[in-house]
Amino acid sequence: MASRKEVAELAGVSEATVSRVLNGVGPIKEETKRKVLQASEQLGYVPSALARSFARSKSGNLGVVMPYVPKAHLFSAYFFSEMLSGIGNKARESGMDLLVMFRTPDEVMNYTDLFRRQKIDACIILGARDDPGELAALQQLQQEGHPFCVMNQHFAGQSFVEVDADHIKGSRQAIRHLTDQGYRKIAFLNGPDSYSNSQERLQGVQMGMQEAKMELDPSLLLEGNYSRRSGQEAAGHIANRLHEIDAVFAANDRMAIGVMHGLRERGIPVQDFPAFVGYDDSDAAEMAVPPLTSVRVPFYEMGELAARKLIDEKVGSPPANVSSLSSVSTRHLLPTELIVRASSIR
Amino acid sequence: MASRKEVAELAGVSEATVSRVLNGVGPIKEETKRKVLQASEQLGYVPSALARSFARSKSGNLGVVMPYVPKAHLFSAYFFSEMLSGIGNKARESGMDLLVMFRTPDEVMNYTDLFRRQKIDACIILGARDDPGELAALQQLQQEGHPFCVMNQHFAGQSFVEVDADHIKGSRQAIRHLTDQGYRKIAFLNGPDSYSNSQERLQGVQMGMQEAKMELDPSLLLEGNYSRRSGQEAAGHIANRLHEIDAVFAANDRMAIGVMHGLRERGIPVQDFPAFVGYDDSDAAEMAVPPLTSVRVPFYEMGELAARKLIDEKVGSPPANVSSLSSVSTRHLLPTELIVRASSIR
DNA sequence: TTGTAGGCGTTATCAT
DNA sequence: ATGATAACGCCTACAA
Repeated sequence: MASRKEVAELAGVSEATVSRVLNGVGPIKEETKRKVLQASEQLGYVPSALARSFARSKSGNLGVVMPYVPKAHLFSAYFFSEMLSGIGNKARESGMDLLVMFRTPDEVMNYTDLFRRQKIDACIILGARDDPGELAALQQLQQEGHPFCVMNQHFAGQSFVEVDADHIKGSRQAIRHLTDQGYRKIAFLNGPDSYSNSQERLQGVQMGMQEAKMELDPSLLLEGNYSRRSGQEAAGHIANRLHEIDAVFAANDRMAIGVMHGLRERGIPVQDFPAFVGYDDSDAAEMAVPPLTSVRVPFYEMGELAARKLIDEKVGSPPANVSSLSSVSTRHLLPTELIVRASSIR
Repeated sequence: MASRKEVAELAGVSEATVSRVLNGVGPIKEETKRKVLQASEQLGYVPSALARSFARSKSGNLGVVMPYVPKAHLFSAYFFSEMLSGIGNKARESGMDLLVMFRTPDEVMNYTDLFRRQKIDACIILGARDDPGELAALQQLQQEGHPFCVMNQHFAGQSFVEVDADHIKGSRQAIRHLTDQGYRKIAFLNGPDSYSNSQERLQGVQMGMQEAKMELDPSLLLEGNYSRRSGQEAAGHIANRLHEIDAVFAANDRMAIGVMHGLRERGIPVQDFPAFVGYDDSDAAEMAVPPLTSVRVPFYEMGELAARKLIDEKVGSPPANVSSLSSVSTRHLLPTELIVRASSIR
C-alpha cells in the first residue's frame, strides 16, 4: 500500500502538491500534474477515505433509515427497494456513500447522535413514525441544523423537508376512473388513519366522489392495515354486501389482492367480482388475477429527489433564502399515474 | 458540541483517561469512572466515529454490494431486502454499520479499492457475476487478505467464503413432492445456465427424478431468465403440449406465475392447469391464483450467516487454522423447505 | 491506576 | 505554482 509520501518523493514534489493534483484544486502546472498522476499510478496509490473524512470532518455518507419491518414482510419490500435504489443512484453521482440503518421496533431513534458521531452528513428517513418521540427527535435534528428529509410521512405544522407522492390526486384519479365508467357503489378500503398517507387518500377519494356528484357511503369505508391479510378479512364485509358494491378501491395492492382472495375463498366467481383498483403499482399488481389496475407511485424518483435535495442543500446553497416562501414549500409531491389493467374494466 | 478535552477538564483527569473509561479498557478506579461518565453526560459529549476510525484505521463499516437491477424490477426485490435485513441485524449486534453499494450495469467493480480507501472493513457481495473480470477482482480481494463473502453464486475451484441455500436439495424436494403425488410428466423451467444456482437446481431435479425411477424429458427442460415475462413466453410451449405435461416446476416464483398467466391468456381454464411448484417462496407465491407451492429459501438467515462469518473472522480468529479442512468448508449451504399450497395438490 | 506524547493521513492555511 | 506545517480527535504505547 503506497503512501502519499512515497508518491510525493517519486514525483519529486511535496505531499501537498500530490493532494492538490488528486483533488483537482488550485492552479497546477500541467507538467507537475502529469508527474504526480504517473507516480501515483505507478505506485497504485489510493487515498484513504478515512483520513480524508477526518481531516474534512465530513464522512461522505448519506444515512438512510429503513422502517422496522418484521422480517421485511409486513409491507412490501418493493417500494423500499425502489426508493433505496433511487437514493443510491443520486448519491453515487455526487460521490457519497449510503449508510443504511434499520430501525428496531421499540427503540426511539436518536438521530442527532448519528450526526454528532459524524457517521453521516445528511439523512433520509423512510420509516418515520407519527408519534411524539419521533417528532421531538426530528425537531431536534432541525434545530441543530442537520440536513435531513422525511419520506412518505407528513408532519403537519412542521417545516421539515419532505418528499412524498401526491396521494390526494392519486386517489382522485382512481375514483374518477371508476366513476367515469359508471361505477357508483364504490367501497374504499383504506389503511390506518394514523398515517398521513391514508388521510390523504381519503381526501382524494372524497374529492373524486364529489366531482361525480356522489358521496362516499360511510358504511363502505373500510379500514385495513396495508397487509394482504387485512384485505382478506375485509372481504367478509364486501362479500356480505356484494349486491350493493360494484367497485373496490384499496389503499395498496396487497390489500386489493387480499380482498380478491377473500372473495374467492367465499366461492364468489370472478365474473361476479366488483371492479378493483389498487395502489402502488407494485409487482404484485401485474401478477394478480385478474391483473390489477393500480395507481403508480414513482418511488424510485422520490428517492432520487430526496437525495438530490439533501446533496444540493449541503453543497452550497445559502441557508437563508430570499423569501420565506421556501419554508412553505419544504414538502415535495411527485405525481402519480393510473395504470389501467383488466381488474377495473367493464 | 462538547469536546473530549472539556470532559477531561470537568472530570479533572486527562483525555486519555476519558478515552479509557468510554471504551471500557484498562483498569480504572471506580471513582474516576464515575466522574468521567458524569462529566461526559453533563456536557453531552459524543465521541467522533470519524476520528476513532481514523486512529484505528478501521471504518467500522460492513460493505454490501447489491446487484444491478434495472430499477429493481428484473428480479424480485423480495430476497434482496430479506438478505439485507439479515445482514443489517447481525451487523448492528456487533456495532458495525452497513455501507450499501449498487452495482452499475457495465462497470467492473473494483472491490480492492473499497478496502484500500478504508471505506469498509469487510464486504458481502450479493450480485456477483460469473465472468472473468469478476473472478479476477475477487481473487485479488482474497489475495490481499480482505474478508469478504459471496452470496448466491458459487465459484467452482475457488475457496471463497460463500453462503447459499441448498438448491440441489430444494429442487429435489420439489420434484419429490410432485412424483409422490403421481405426477409423471414434469416440465422444468430453469433459469439461465450461467448461474450456479440454475445448475444446482437442474441437478436436484435430475436426482429427484431418478429417485422416482424417472428421467427428465429433455424436451420438457425449458429455459427462462427468471422474469415473469420469460415464464409467460414459456407458456407457449407448455400450452402446445398440455396433454403431455401434468406438472411444471419453475426455478422461481415469478416464472411460475408467468406461466400461469400465459396459460390463462391462451384461454386454458384453471381446472386444466398442470400442477405448479415455484421457488423462493416470495410474497408473490401466496398471492398467486391458485396459491403457489414453493421452495422456501431462508434469505434472511443467509444474510445473518454471511455477516456473522465476516464479523467472526475479523474479530479474532487466527488466520491459519489447525487443519486445512477449513478451506474445504468455505461454502455454507442453508436448508430449504417446501411450502405446499393449492397449486400442486391433486 | 493515570498522565504524557507520538502518530494516524489528510486538508487547508500561510508563506514563498 | 509550490512547499511547510499546523490542525483534525482519537488511540495507545510508554512512563510515572
